[in-house]
Amino acid sequence: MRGMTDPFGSLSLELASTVDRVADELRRAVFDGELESGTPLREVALAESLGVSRSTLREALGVLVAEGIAVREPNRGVSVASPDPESIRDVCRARAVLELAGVRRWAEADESLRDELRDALVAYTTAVREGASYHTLNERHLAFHLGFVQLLDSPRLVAMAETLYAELRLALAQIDRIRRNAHDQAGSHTRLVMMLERGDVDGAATDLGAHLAGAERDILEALALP
Amino acid sequence: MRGMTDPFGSLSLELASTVDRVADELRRAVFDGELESGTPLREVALAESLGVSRSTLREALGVLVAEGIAVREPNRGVSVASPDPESIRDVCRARAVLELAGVRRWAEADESLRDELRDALVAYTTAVREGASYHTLNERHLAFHLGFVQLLDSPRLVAMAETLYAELRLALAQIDRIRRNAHDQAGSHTRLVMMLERGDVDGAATDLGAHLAGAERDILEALALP
DNA sequence: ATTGCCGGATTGTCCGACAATCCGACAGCG
DNA sequence: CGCTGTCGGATTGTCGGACAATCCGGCAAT
Repeated sequence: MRGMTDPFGSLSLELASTVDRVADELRRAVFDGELESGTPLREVALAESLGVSRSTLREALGVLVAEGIAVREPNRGVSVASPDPESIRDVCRARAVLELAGVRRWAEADESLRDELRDALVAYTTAVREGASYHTLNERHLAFHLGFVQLLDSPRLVAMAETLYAELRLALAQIDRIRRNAHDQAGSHTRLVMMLERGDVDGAATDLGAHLAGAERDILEALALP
Repeated sequence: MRGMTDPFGSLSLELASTVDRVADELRRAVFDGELESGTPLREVALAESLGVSRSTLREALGVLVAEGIAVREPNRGVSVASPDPESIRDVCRARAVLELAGVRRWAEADESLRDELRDALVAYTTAVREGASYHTLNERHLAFHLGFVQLLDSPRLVAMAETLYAELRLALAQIDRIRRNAHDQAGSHTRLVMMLERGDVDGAATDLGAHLAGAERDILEALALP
């Protein structure tokens, strides 16, 4: 056993629990806009609609609630969370803390983590250039921002950031009609990374802070329109 | 309806769902050391021991797992999480990010939040002076540290910090025999706040960083002994 | 030493049931 | 008209039982 490299290291298999698959499907439905925010998720209806028992559906709902995608009111069931301005502000404030902390760690971070961020950037910019779908644009954009948090090299902080992004996705799913100026964002993002490569961490931090504040403002505006 | 202050604003009632009570009881048992880390939490046994159905117990276990207090292995059940050095390091790194971000915001934070931090400090120091129980010392100490995160004025970041502290409590529950130099810590903490009052944010940040690094080292050492 | 098989224990999932609670409607009553 | 009490339907919270799938340890067979 000792000293020998595992010959099957590349093998793995993900067995998807039924609960997980149900949660995945619900997430997808929410982020794809099939379920408007505020829609009540009735247990019996959803259960037989998905072909699962009420017990397992309840468990899946618990997952969604824990992720902040849905809210549960005692004795009144769970419904798709409706992002109010207050929570949007909070999510943006929280993500700013995490991402800025990541930026400030650029120099000390592991090279592979920096590379991941660079890769995420090119994935995003190419998606922008090729005029990808709004959905993939959002995903690439969030993946890029997650790259900053990954610089902190802390699985828990990354997981926290992902739950924050889940709430952002929920909010964005409501305003997907508004195609924002993605090209401009791509430009500002490459500029940001270039500042980092040059060693200007403070400049990048203030730049990112401004970008995040702008994103928060955009979301709030778009959300207040209807 | 408009302009009138709610005459019943002070009223509220917390109806404790059975699941919540079960989760609370399990948390208490874990943090009080009644359940050693690694102990498997058998569903049928625990369910009838607590006088609840297996369904509700399962749901409560899901809560514990989501909080990181327990871990679930597919088809093998959930057991009390055993804090390995890697996760300890991660938790400490994550809390450092959050607490340091809070310290850096001392000047801009709301006065009431600063006051809460001051109150938490005196609560802790008096507990130290009066030789309170190890358990309450831990609680006051963590409450003080949480005060830094509260300076960020973000409910989500506070909630994240609390789950991090839950994992810390779990680790501390394993080494409660070792009574650490709480008096010294109280001194360093008051010194830290005094630096903040004086406006020396950078000094307080480096001080807190060192303190957190020391705490991480202490926990890792104490955990490696047995 | 490895493999194959078996039996008990435990989880994952399903089903049906029931009380508690909530909601809307509707009647009663000042 | 506004407020209060009541009723029925719908939904959740919790329960108990059931069963296949999976895991684990031991033991036999190769």
